[in-house]
Amino acid sequence: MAENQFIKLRKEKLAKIRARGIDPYPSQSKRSHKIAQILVDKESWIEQATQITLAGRLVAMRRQGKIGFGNIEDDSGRIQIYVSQAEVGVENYELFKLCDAGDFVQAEGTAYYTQTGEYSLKCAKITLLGKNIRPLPAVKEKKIDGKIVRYDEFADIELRYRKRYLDLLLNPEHRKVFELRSRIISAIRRFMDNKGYIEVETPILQPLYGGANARPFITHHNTLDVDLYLRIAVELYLKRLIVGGFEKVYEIGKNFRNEGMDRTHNPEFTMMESYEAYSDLKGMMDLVEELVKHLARAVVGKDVYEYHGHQVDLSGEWHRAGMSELVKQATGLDVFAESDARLAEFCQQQEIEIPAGCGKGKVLELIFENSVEPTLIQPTFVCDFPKEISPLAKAKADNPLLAERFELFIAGGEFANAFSELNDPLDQRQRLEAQAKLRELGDDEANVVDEDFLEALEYGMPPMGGQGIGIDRLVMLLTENDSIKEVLLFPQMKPERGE
RNA sequence: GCAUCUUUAGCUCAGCUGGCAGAGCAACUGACUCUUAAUCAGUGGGUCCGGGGUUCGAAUCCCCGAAGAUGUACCA
Repeated sequence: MAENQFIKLRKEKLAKIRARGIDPYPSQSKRSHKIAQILVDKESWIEQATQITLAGRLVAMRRQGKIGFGNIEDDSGRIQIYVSQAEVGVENYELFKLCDAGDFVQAEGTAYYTQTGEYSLKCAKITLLGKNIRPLPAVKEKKIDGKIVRYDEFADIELRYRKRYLDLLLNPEHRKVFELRSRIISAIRRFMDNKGYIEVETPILQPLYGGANARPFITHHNTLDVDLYLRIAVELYLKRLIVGGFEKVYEIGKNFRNEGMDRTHNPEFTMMESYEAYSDLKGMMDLVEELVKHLARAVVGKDVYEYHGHQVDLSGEWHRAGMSELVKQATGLDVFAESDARLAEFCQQQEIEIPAGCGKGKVLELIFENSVEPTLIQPTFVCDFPKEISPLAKAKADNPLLAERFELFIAGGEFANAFSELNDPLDQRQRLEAQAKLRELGDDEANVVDEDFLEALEYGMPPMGGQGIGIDRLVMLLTENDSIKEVLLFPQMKPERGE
């Protein structure tokens, strides 16, 4: 952005400060206390006349002649400072007059109550720690009946996302969302660690991508002169680790999918996947349900959430139902028994497009997405996915058309996906080759055949359960945000057009 | 991708059927020794998202483009 009048004026102030022999960007500061520390036990700080040195950002200035008030803020809290020429001396007071809201300062003094009863730091000296040359948007607050009313809030959604640092600085409730996100993720780690899982890190740059149906981002390694893909899932690498003898592994990390963006999709997003040898689909259901309930109770402290216009209650036993039954209830169609003509007619009515080469399993899924998914408001495990669309899941023993797979739906959206993992190397090969055929037919999201993964399976992989849960959507639910951008510090934005 | 809406000062916004581009806060100058959305007096500040068109005259009407939001499609 072009230099504006404000920056010009602040640079002039910088020059004045330097002319007084003061470094506006000193390398050292010394603070004795954080602000929150001295906000408790106020009387004792005052009685003992403790020498207190605070450091923080000056967020407001009220100068009046030879005295002035300001408010400084660190990440623990905010306090008023009182600066008078009589206390700090003429020279230091001149420096204070050159300070602006937005500067970082160090304030030394003692705690006291002002004439109006405001607990404050009476300064003996002000030190500049970092001069601000671009004014912050002026957000003002007033306490009315104990509630903080904010004026001229920094509220433009686009600006909040593009300049997240200002959003965090000026809108404390948004900072809280990200603090909560951090607590949720560390609680997930503790939860998994306590269950005996080990956390691992697998490659983000992969020579082949797999573990999900999605289009990848492609990049290039110069030295090897090979194209590499940014991972779309961690599944195939975590399974290799189970082959290698680990029994319980999980990874929390970014996946990248080169697809559309909307309020529940960002091109890079955070997933937690876990695999447990000798467990199965049922074990994964219990794990996911226990984890999400635990996060709600232990981190947020409540069971009922307002999400996408619905009241979602995470307590109680979650509903478990088969996909075919749900579709039958909603539409009267028994998809696997229905004639192709009848299905085609129904799909045409519902404006569901059936891609080339797909079987009834795919059709079932399409009808499910259209007719059932939006109605699944309370947490629901949808089980018995068609095998056809589950190339990495074990088939059901009593029905070869279905797979041991579930997805968790809440408020009409997908939250988790899990299988009894396919460990038959020959079956797995056939399934991936079937995917390759779909790919040839034009499905550019079908899986690719990963020979190295298949070879690993041939060495033997124990039966196991695996699951993946979308962390961003989980954080959206638990922080009651309807847009994924509200829970990503730096959501993907189109570049602003220069010139 | 499509549809609708939005875009005006650093921030939040007003600007009617086309007629001199505005307010509050912020900034600047001055006053002020206990303020707290400090107050009082004064001053400066604009690519009205960009480009084109209609018109004597466009922030306003029309067309093209950009970004954002919402919905929809796609995306386990």
